[in-house]
Amino acid sequence: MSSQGENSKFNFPENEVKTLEFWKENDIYQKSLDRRQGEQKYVFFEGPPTANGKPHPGHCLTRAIKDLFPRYKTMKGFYCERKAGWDTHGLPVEVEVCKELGIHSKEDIEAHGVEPFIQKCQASVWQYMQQWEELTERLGFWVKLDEAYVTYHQSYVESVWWSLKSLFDRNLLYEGHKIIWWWAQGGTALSAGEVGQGYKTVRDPSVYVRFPMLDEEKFPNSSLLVWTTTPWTLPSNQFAAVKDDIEYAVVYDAEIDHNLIFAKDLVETIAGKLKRELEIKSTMKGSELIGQRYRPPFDYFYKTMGEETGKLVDGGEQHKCWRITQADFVTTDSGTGAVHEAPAFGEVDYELLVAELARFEQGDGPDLICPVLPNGKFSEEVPDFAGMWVKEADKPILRAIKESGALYLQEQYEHEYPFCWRADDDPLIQYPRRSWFIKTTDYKDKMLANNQAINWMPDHIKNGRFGNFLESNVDWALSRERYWGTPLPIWKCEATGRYDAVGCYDELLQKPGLTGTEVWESAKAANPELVEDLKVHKPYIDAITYDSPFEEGARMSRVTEVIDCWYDSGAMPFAQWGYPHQGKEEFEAQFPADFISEALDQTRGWFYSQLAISTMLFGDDQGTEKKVDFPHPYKNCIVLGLMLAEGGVCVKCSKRQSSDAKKCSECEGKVVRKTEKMSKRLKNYRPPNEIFDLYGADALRWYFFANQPPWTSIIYSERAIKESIPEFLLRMWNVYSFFTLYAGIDGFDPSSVTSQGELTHESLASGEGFRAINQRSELDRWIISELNRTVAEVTKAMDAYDNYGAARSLNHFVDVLSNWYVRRSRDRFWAKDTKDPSKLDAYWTLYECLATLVKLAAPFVPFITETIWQNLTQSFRDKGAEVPLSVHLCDYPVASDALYDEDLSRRMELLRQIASQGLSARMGAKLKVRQPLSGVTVVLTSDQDQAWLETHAELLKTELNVREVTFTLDADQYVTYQVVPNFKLLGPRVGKLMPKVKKAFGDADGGVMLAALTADGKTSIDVEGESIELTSEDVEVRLKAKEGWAAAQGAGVVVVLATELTDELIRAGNARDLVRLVQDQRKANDYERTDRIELIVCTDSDELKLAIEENNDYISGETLADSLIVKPLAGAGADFVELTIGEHVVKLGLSVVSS
RNA sequence: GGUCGUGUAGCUCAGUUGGUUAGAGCGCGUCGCUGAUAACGACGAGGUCGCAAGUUCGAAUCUUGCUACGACCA
Repeated sequence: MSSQGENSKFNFPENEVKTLEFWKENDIYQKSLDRRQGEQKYVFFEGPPTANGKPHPGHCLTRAIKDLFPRYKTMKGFYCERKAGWDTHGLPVEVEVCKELGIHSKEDIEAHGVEPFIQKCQASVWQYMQQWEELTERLGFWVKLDEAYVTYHQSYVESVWWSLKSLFDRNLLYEGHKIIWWWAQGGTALSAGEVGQGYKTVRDPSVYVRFPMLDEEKFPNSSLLVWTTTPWTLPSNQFAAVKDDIEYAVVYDAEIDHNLIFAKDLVETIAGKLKRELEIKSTMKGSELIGQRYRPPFDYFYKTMGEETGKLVDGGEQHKCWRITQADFVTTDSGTGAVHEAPAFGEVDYELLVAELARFEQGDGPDLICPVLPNGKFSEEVPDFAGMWVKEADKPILRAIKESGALYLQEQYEHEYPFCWRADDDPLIQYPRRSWFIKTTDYKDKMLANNQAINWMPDHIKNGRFGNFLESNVDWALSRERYWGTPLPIWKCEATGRYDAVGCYDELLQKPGLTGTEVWESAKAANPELVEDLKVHKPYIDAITYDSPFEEGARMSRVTEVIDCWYDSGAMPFAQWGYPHQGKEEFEAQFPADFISEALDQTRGWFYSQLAISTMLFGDDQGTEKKVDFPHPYKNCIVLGLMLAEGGVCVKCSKRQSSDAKKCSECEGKVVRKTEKMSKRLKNYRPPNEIFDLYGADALRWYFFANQPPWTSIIYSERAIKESIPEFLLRMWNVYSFFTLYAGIDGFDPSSVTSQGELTHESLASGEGFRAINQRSELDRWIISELNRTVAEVTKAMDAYDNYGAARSLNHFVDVLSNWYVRRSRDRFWAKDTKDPSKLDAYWTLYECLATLVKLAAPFVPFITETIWQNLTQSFRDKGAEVPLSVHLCDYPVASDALYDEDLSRRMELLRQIASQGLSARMGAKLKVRQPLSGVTVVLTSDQDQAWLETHAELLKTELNVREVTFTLDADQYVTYQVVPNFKLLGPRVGKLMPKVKKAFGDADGGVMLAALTADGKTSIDVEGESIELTSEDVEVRLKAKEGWAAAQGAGVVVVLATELTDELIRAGNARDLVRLVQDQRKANDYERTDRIELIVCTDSDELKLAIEENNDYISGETLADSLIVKPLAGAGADFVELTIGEHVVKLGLSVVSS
């Protein structure tokens, strides 16, 4: 152990880099796994990040949390593998590559060539990999990077294929339509993100159209009045929607001699627009309209299909189209309360069609009417407008319905409408595309049941955001008309249109009449560098065709789509092992996960995709071999809050400013702090690697763990990260450094312990000078008790995934260790006799505290705890003794009930409170602590702890610098007693009388009540003639210091100071002042702490001379002066320093006599 | 517009089944300590617990409405 002690200036980041090297050289992570081999598994799933962007601070948070619990569980004895993973497919990768190539559209990609494009995508994925790996390592996230699963790898893709084939074979994978935002001119769909970029304010027609009712008997001379802002969709009308509980009116319009049906609430509005009276003839609920037929404004489809009916699932028949249907989304906010439905051109409309289809028997429901081609022009099905771009057809369509009399009212309407972000004159339209779906709705109830079994943190996610999302489940639109993704493993027969699903590459190769593998083979031959995994990707996989099992002579070829990359990540629990083609054992041992964690944005992403896939594949009713009880695939899930950046904004000009600016850079206005989203563009955060260099990974980790529960939104505050150092890390380090300083001086060596093990309380007992805990001082017993309490608290919190609570316990322990135990034990460490039992007690106690503390804190701050552990155990290793090589190879401490003393904890707390109040009283009386006082009187309300406190008077004397401490219960001269009711107990008893009881207490004499309680154990109080009996339980006694005393009061205690100063006390104060001045000089002269000195004090003050004489031993002892010589001022040497003590002038001369 | 969440000290956050003096850390101010010393201690200022109504003897806590902010969805 270093005899110099540790320099208080400690460079955390530098030390962390050394620790990383130590871990690497000694393979500590692997060793931590090896020692748990065969133990109970704790399963962790890594949610794969996308590596084709730079990591940002939010990723540090997820990675820190993902590290904390596996480290903890490993120390607790579990075997916890941590396999890294990377999400590599998807549109963002394609976009990145397109940017590089300077191209945009799918046509551009086709022109560039799908093959080179895919190859570029594969390479692009790894672009930022090095940065990711560096961050992962530097943060101390222990995860197997070299065994990472990668979603584009062949084995991964084949696992995904296996799962899709399972779904296909169970009729859970089907082809349908999906309404998407379509750029007709470009012939491509836009993602939600792209659509969001292109909104513009436009004026569109807003039209009210009459749909004549067919039931002339019930609705004579009547029309349903519907509203639409897209006249071009009118030829495609299939339904009209109303809401069952809205009230509708039949109004008579005299001008056209016709009845109109629409929402009653809107009659006035529409009459206002028409500028004429409308007479309400009758009203009815929407439910009465449902099922009624009408004639649509155009008859292109109606004339052939108008009378078609289909069989209903519930029995009976119904007309397929042109009926009034129920829809919850109908409102009376605008329009007419009756909505035109063209399912091909609106997502909501399409859902309505799907709901209608479900009412009919399979294949007997309404077909989708879509007379618009992908280029956005009308087809020949509507001859009047064929070839016309739909948006340009609005006007002729309006003319047509005006002529037919269907148009009732027309206005202009201003709203936001999406345009293509690449061609901002091109409006987007909603348009149906064929797409593959997973029938997740069949599993809605199972997913909900599965969800109930998951432990969500925070718990409101379960039935809140996530539960609601599951409740409103719609089938998963799986396919993407893109290039870089897992190819949909479905081959289609060219003759019959029937499908076949393939579960792996080998299975494909077995197909009869297979051709097309040569495309991959020749590509590989031309470029041997080509990654083997690409052969299961486009375009190579698309080249493979085989003989159709459905028709002689026909060929099977793959559908062109790839799949949603969320499916990839959701398949990770089995696909990471290549299951079931390989890795069966691993999968079965590692499913489900005990713990996963990601940020809130994954609710509809990874949290859902995993749950959905797993529920469909591994539930109790599935064809797959592996069946698992709920919950799966994860049991505990911490949903992290989003991380926000800290910025500033000028209150005057509202311009953004940097977070540390005080004044606006432009208008000099005041800058206030404001949290905002992290943004690469605004550069409003410091990159993680700079944080590591400045403050270290421990500081960042501690900030994340200890400043807030992980699910609140977390502000990435550099100031707060920086403050982790003095608040926790440095304080812990200072205690350690104090220990080494004196252990070095005294030659204390813990390696005398013979049963080394993990340096627990039991194993330390064999150490030289180690005494049983009951032989040690109260203070030692107390801190060991606090230590064990902390162990219990931290363990309990961590088992409940409460890192915040655990961190607070740790912080509190470091605080009491530093600010009470070490502070109050200092004189024992300074004792001269190195074999003094009390001194050795102090060493063993502090050593045990430190060794246990670093183990407790190791999962949180793995670097600094490792360093301290290394230093604490160095002497063992020097001897070749067996102690764990790393703190991370230790077992987590286990709390000992025997060592926890609840009474002692409470009493020490009381003692600290008394000390604190004493200091407060000194402050009030302006009596500095260096000035000794003759005594304090401590007034207590009960004798419960008095005897104990009396035995600790010494401690208070030192802390408060007083000669005497007396405790008393009876102190009428100092205090008044106030007795207040215990509301919690009395409330339920007296009920409504409570306010009067409270008043009666206020009027009563507290002293008298207290006297009665002390004498008889009970008293009573009269309220409204009723006598209420009270025991001491029912009241709370408060003390109030009387005026005129230097006193401070707390809840149950008052501390009163004796303030009169005798000359002797003043002289003692002077002596203490002198000691301080000498110590300052020792330090100024750079003396070693153990240097002994000769001290010459020159003064002409008789008072001071007397003070020195009286306190000679004290002064010499404190300043390590072998000789103390007093001289007159005139006798001072030239190098003497002139100072004052009170009004006395002194000159000090110091010189070292021995070291 | 819908769903979910959050509004407590200048800042970041605690606040257990409702109990009458609402806490902590940081920051700020004052004072102190001085052989852990760029550490540390004490004290102080600072709160109508977002607003309003209700339930109750009693509400930061329970209920309802409103409001602001955030996220997701539309």
